[in-house]
Amino acid sequence: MTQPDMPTPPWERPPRRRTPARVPLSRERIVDAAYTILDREGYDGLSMRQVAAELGVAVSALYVHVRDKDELLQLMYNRTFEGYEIPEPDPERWREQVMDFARQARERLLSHRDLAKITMAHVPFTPELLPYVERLLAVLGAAGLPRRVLAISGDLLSTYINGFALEESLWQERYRETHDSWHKLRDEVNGYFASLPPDRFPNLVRLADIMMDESNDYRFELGVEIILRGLASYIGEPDPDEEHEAS
Amino acid sequence: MTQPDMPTPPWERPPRRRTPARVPLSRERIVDAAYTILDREGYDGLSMRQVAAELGVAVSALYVHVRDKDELLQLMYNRTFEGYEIPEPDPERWREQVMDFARQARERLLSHRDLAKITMAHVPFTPELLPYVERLLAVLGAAGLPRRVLAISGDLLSTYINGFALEESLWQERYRETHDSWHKLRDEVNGYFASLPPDRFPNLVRLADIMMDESNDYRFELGVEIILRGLASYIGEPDPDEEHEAS
DNA sequence: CCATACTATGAACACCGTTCATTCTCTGGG
DNA sequence: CCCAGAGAATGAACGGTGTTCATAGTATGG
Repeated sequence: MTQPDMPTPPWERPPRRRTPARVPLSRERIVDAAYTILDREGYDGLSMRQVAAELGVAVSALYVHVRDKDELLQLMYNRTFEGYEIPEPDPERWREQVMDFARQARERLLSHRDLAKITMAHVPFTPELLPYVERLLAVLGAAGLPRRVLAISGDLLSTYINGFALEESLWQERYRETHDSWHKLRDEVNGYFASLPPDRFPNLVRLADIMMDESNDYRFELGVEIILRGLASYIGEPDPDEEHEAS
Repeated sequence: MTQPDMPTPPWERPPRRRTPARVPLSRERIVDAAYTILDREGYDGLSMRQVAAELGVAVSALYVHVRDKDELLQLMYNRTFEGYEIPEPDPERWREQVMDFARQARERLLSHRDLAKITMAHVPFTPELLPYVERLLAVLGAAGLPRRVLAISGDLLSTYINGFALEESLWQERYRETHDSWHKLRDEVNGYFASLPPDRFPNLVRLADIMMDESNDYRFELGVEIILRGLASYIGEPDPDEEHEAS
């Protein structure tokens, strides 16, 4: 396309190379490849060698751009919430806003195989993640939660969301190995609960039909709802920390 | 002591060996050794070779008693709650009973380094664990929770407890590597929050002093309390599943 | 055009989980 | 008492892992 001996006009940056040749390695491309491997091979199959192979590159080349495998996982983690916008806090609608956040978070955690395993292994206090924590706290703060409740609510919610998604991915892993459908596994598990001796496990038998849902959506949202009700019960109360401050 | 050529009296079982010699390998001893390694080296240092070395035994000997490393981890997981007695359900005191359960569970999860990493990676539906799930459901059921709330409350609680303990162990890992005391790390982290630009992170700055507690006990229990309040709000309500059943 | 800085290479190291043919040890039966 | 056989333990091996490092290649600024 571009004739080689034409002078480059000053208003457009010169092409990096005459021929595009090889795209240079970069953190971005490494993380991309890592996600490809993660989706194809799962967490246990995610190795530096596989990532390098995916890029058609020597393993050691990765270490020019990335200190560690740990740093690579960190970068993958940071990308999890990239581009997600938590809305402006609206005290009237804080419950829906939080529920919406929870839904989107779960959706993202399930958007890549075993991603929940990665996020679970990292503390969410990296600079890239802090804005989301801040926004979530803003929504909750607008609801009028006391300081100490607010300070732990982020942890509480993210712990639940992560844990739920992780458990889901554990089940997915299990039926990836042995079964062919979520349906079948679900029925087997519920059937197992139903078959327990009713004298020793009355409650599990009684709940056997709803321990695992058709999809997990309802169970997930009910869990969030329970947390929301608990949080809401603190609105207007003073900080529950008097004897704690006093000590 | 025992004279070699004396006939063994029929009422006592013959000694296994003339000399005690080597204690034979067993699942129990392997799990013991695994816990020793876990405490000393952490999760990443827990390898079959290390466990074998701890027992003074060849690696391959382990595979006579244990199918997999995965099975070994499963056995370690099963031992987590061994011997813990959840009390008889008392509808008057269900909150205290659940709080007590949560406290004990966290205590056990923190009793071995990185143990939370192991429990997080397993679905809690092994035969050894089911009795504890059943007992917890019994306590919650006695409180009068609707069926669907009950069915998810176990998950909700255990997810929170596990997640909290895991996060604690991540921090412990971090200050094991770089710092010498929890005190110092805590101050640094809180100081970091306080130093954020207040216009972009008003909430984090505002909460900087209480984001991490002196010990985590108070934060943990407040989290459980929030969940308890949420659960309690459903007592007496009908099952929140009408439109769900209808669909 | 060359020197320099940066990138990529491949070989190597020290681990890891797992398997397998072999050896050892112990026990029960003749 | 001895011997056969079953079970347990061995050591070597295989293919994989994360990471390092001296070397080779390449692109860019002086």
